[in-house]
Parts: sequence; C-alpha cells; structure tokens
Amino acid sequence: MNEEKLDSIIYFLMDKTVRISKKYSLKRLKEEGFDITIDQWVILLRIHEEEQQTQVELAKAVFKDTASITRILDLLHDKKLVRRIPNENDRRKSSLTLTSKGNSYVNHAKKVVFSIREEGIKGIDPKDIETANRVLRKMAENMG
Amino acid sequence: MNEEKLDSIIYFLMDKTVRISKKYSLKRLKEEGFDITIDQWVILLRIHEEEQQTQVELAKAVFKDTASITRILDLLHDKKLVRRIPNENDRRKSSLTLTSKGNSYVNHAKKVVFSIREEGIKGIDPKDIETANRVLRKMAENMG
DNA sequence: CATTCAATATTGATACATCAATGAACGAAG
DNA sequence: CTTCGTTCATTGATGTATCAATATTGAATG
Repeated sequence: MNEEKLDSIIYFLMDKTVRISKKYSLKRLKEEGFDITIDQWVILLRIHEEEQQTQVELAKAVFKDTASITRILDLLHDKKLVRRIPNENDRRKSSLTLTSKGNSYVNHAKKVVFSIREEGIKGIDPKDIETANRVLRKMAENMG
Repeated sequence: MNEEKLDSIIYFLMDKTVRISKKYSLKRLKEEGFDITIDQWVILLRIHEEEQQTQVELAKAVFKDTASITRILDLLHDKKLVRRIPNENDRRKSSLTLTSKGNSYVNHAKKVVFSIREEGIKGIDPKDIETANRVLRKMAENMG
C-alpha cells in the first residue's frame, strides 16, 4: 500500500536501488571468485587508471571522505592488492600503486563488473538512462 | 578527467547523490532543530502512518533488514519517540507506536522534510523525474 | 502431547559513511 | 630559525548496511 507511496519518492528509490545494486554486485563478484566489494572495486580501478595519486586526490575523484579512503585502502592492502609508497618530496603524502596481484586482479574483475552493469540496466532505453543521469547530477548539484 | 567518466556511470551517480542528499538532509534538519537522520525519519514517518506494525512488516515496507530496524528503533527509543508494545497474541512480535513526543515530532519535522525534498529537485522537469523513477525501479527489479 | 519446522527479534562481525580531533610535516612570514 | 597556519593521513565515535547465528515462541503434524 504505502510501499507504492515510497516507491514514487526519488530519494527513497535511489537509496533502495543503490542498496540492491551493491548487494547484487557483491553476490555476483563472489560467484565469480572475487572477494571484494564495489566500493573497494572503484578505488582499485581508480588507482589502476591513474597511479601515483595521493589519498586526497583519490578521495576527490571518487567523492569519498579521506577517512573512508584510509580504511578501504587498509582492506585492499590486507588483500595485497595495493601499496602505499611514501612520497619523496613530501613526507606527509603517499603515492598509491597496485601490486602485480592488484593489476591482474583488476584486469580479470573488469569483465565481470562490466557484465554486472549490463545486467542491471537491461531493458532500459539508453535515452532514459541519460535522462536519469541528468536528474541525478542536477540533484547532486542542488544539494552539494 | 576521469571525474567525468565516473559521473557518466549511473551506479556511481546514484551512490554519490544518495550520499550527498543524506548529508544535506542531516545538516538541514539539524539547522531546524531536529536531531535525527533521514533513515530514522523514514522509520518514524512509517510508524506514524501505520501504527501497530511489527518490525518485520516495517522492514518490508521500507526495504531494510530487520537487523537495521532493530538498531534504528533502539536509537528512536533512546530519543523517547517510539515505544515497542509486546503483542498480545504472539509473544515474538511487538507492535510499534509513537510516543506523544514522537507524534508531535513527526508533525513538526514533516514540513522541514518536504521543503528539503523540494530544494533537492529544484529546476528539474517533473517528467524527467518520472523517467528517473522508472529507470531506478527497473534497475531494482533487474537486480533484486 | 511431543517433535519439528518456521517466524520474530536480537546480537556479533564486518564494511562503509560522517564529523571531529589528532600528529606529522610543509610553507610562509617574522 | 622559530612560529603559525595549512595540508595529509589516521583514528575515534557514531549511524547504517550486510550476513550469520541465536533465543524464543508459534504452528503443524505425526
């Protein structure tokens, strides 16, 4: 009854869909043998695409708090996927790089992540997705 | 550079926008004197609209885990907004009701929440929001 | 009636979010 | 060079999410 009421409120729908998609990704990745969350994945991919970043730069890029970055990096470090190399010029900073294990991990998981993405948007008109993206960006701008 | 890349991926955009809107709501509510998160708000409103629910029913309605419900209710209970009344017929269940403080709290906060919602979608064509809602519902269905 | 299976709520472990406070190191300005 | 303000990364406190395990109770069935 009020289920439908909530499902017509974009804030609720966003939250619900984010939770569903994170859960789904986690399950699918696990099925394919990857013990990683999507939040960890985004960080990993981002380091793969742009090595030698500092944590502040990384935080800006993925729009997360530096505190979150520290903790996610700790987990990726425990999994031997990422290394923090102390910066030569500025001893406060560390440059982030993937280990060789991290590199091959990204290359293998990439295919899985892409297919998960496709599964989630199957049957939706790309034009509508573009519209949704525009709406989301505008909302972020309004409140950010 | 890759900032734009991420901002064209609907999964990332949803996650980012959800985080921004939660942060924004929290700040705005605090400014108006309400010490509550939006997640707590949704639970509170839902109990207001439909009293005597069990936690399982509530969980289904707002699409959260019963574990999350337990913890959010603990916080609302600490704030003296919600009561758990043991069910007469089935001693496993409890029926949820608002305290009188909870009731007036909802009535006052409602206006603030509605105006926060408006602020977030300002300048967006309602048709586009409907499209976004459709997209989100379909994604949830695909992965749920 | 007793055994067994299912439902309800809670709790523990882990992951991620926020904000606030910290320590260390840099940079500029006296 | 010393002081002062800023930046970087980390940590602590708190809120929410997940999954798994538990205790309690109800219901069904032999």
